[in-house]
Amino acid sequence: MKSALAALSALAQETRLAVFRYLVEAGPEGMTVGRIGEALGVPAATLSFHLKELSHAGLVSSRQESRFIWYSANYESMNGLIAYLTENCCRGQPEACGVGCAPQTKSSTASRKKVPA
Amino acid sequence: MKSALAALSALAQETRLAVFRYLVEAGPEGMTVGRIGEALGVPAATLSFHLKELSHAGLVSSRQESRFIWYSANYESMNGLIAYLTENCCRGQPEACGVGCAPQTKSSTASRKKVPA
DNA sequence: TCCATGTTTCCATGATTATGGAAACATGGG
DNA sequence: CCCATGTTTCCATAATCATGGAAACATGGA
Repeated sequence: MKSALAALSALAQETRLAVFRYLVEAGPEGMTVGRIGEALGVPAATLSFHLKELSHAGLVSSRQESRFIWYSANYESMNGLIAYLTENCCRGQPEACGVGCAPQTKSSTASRKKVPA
Repeated sequence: MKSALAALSALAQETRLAVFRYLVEAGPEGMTVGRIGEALGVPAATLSFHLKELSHAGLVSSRQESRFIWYSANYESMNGLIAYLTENCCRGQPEACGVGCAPQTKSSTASRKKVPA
């Protein structure tokens, strides 16, 4: 999955992971760029760079409201990532994988390739 | 979480993600380095580099068996990552997050910080 | 329109990461 | 022992990524 890789790449960076966590906590309304930067101690230019990365990976969205831009976490996209990882974790040996309750994706049980001997 | 970041970084790379997926499919016994490289078309030196990354992140383990080295996926560590992401996804607004069945981690409900207004 | 405030783009710099051939190292069979 | 086979380390190179100041751009209030 292409988007899973993109999401992983986006989150695999300390500042971006912190920003995303902050936005998840901020709830669906999200938070303005200024506040995020203030809360996390990230300079504007740097934050803008990371927000663009997150946005490009589809993990956050933004909306303009008067002079401010609000960024918010994209829960569906995070769900997609979790679903992808769950499948990757459990494929073939569900018992070895403690998750035990993968989200009901249509492809959860389909496409079970066998490893060539 | 430090290890979550390490796991994300390790998986956020096309070749490594492919290797991990391959190892998950290979099952608990895992697969030898040679076969992995052969199956995925990755040169030995490159593969060794990536296996070291995955291993360092705790996502795979290795054991020597005669002249071969078998690498296998570390399911618990993947579970840890999924649990971490699930918490990050659902914290505050479980309803917005379709996962609906987070693994029963002790910290699932604890540590719910509030975002400063 | 002019100004204050919020955000992004530009850009130069430094740091990290990926790649793969060649050589070194390890293991076990003969 | 010596050799074949499997794996890793070494190393140089190239590419990508992170950082943050300064300047540009956007928006809305006076």
